[in-house]
Amino acid sequence: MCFLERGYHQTGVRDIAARAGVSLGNLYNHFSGKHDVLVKFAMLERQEMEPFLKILSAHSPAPKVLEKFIGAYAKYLAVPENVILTLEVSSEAVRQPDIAQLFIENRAELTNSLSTLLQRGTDVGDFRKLPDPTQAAQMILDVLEGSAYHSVLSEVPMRKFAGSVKDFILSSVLPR
Amino acid sequence: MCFLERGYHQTGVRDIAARAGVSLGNLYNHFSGKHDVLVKFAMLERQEMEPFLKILSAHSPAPKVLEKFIGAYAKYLAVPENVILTLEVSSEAVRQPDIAQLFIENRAELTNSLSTLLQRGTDVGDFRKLPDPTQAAQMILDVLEGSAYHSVLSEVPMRKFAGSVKDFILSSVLPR
DNA sequence: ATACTATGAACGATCGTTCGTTCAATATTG
DNA sequence: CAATATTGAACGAACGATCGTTCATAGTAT
Repeated sequence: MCFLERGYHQTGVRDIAARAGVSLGNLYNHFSGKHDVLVKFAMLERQEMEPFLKILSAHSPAPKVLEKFIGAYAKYLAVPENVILTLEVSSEAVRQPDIAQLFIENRAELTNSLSTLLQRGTDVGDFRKLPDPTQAAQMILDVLEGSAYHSVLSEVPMRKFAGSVKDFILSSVLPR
Repeated sequence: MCFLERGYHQTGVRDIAARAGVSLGNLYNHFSGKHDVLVKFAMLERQEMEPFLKILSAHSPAPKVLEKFIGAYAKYLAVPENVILTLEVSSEAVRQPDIAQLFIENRAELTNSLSTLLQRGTDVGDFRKLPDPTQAAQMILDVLEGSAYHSVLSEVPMRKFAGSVKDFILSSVLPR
C-alpha cells in the first residue's frame, strides 16, 4: 500500500488505484471515496491485533504472559510498515472523528486485555498495586510504540531496543 | 498557526500567508517555499525545550528533579496545540530526512539531559541500575507524549493522567 | 533615482470525483 | 437450445477546484 511510502495526503487516488491493480473509475465502485479507503484500512488494523489478544488471554502466570506479549508486539513493531501505518492513522485521527473512534476502539481492545492481565497479576501479588491499570496498559503500549517509532526514525533495528524496553516495562509493574 | 487546525498537507500556502498577515507573494520573500516554513517551525520547537533542560540540570536530588520535570513537561503537553504540532512534525519526519534530523536533534538535547540525570541518580543509589539510561530517557518521554496524545484524542484533560504517569515512570526507575 | 519590500494575478500540475461508455456474464425470452 | 435483454463491474477522459510557485507591477523609504 502506498500510504506507507508517501503518506495519506501525498497519495493520489490514481496511485491507490494503480497500486491496487484497478482502474481509477472502478475504485469508486468499491470505495465511496479516498477517505473511505483509509477507514477500511484502519479497520484492517483491528484484525492484526487478534494474535496479541490471544496471547494476553493466556492463563499462564501474569509476568510470563506480559513478557511474551512484549516480545510479540515488539516483533510486530519491528516491521517499519506497521509503525508507519499506525502513525499515519494516528495523525489523521486527530482531525477526523470517525478515524479517531476507530483508532480508539482498536486500542481499547488491546488496553482492556492488557489491563485485565495487569489486574490479575496484582491480585496474586505478581505485580504491584497500580493506581490505574488501564492507564498503565496504555503507557506500556506507548513505550513499545514510541520505541518502534524511534527505531524507524533513527534506522536502528527495533531488536536493539527490545532489552531495555522489556526491562523498563517490567520494572514499572513488578512489585518493589 | 494553521498547521494545527488542518495539518501540514491540508494547509495551503495561501492559508499560511493569510494567517501570518502577509501576502502570498511576500511569503516567498521570507521562506524559500512551503517546506521551509515547516523546517523553521520545527526549529522553533527547539527553543520551547529550553525550560525543561534547565529543570533537568538542577542539582537537587535526582528523584526530585525527575518529578519536577515530569510535572512541567506534562503541563506543556496539556496544551493540545503542542501535542498536535509534535505529532505533525513526527509524521513528516518519517518521510523527510531533513525534518527527521531536526526532530532527532531536538529530541537528543532532551534525552541527553534526562539520561544524565538518570545516571546521576543511579550513581548515588536514588535510581536503580538502568541497562541503558538513554533508552530509558526516550521511553520516559514516550510515556509522557503518548499519554498527551491519548488525552487529545479522547478529550480527557491531561491532568487526569498526571498521577498514573508519574507513578508509572517513577516505578520504572526507582530502586526495587 | 535607487533599492527594497509587498502584492495578487497567472501558470502548469495535480487533486478528488463524476460520468458516459464498454463488455462479459447472467437472466429472460421464444 | 438459440436469441435477446439486463445487469453491474471496469474503464479512463474530463471537470472544477486547489495546489505550490513565479513574476510583472506598485508602493515606500532613503
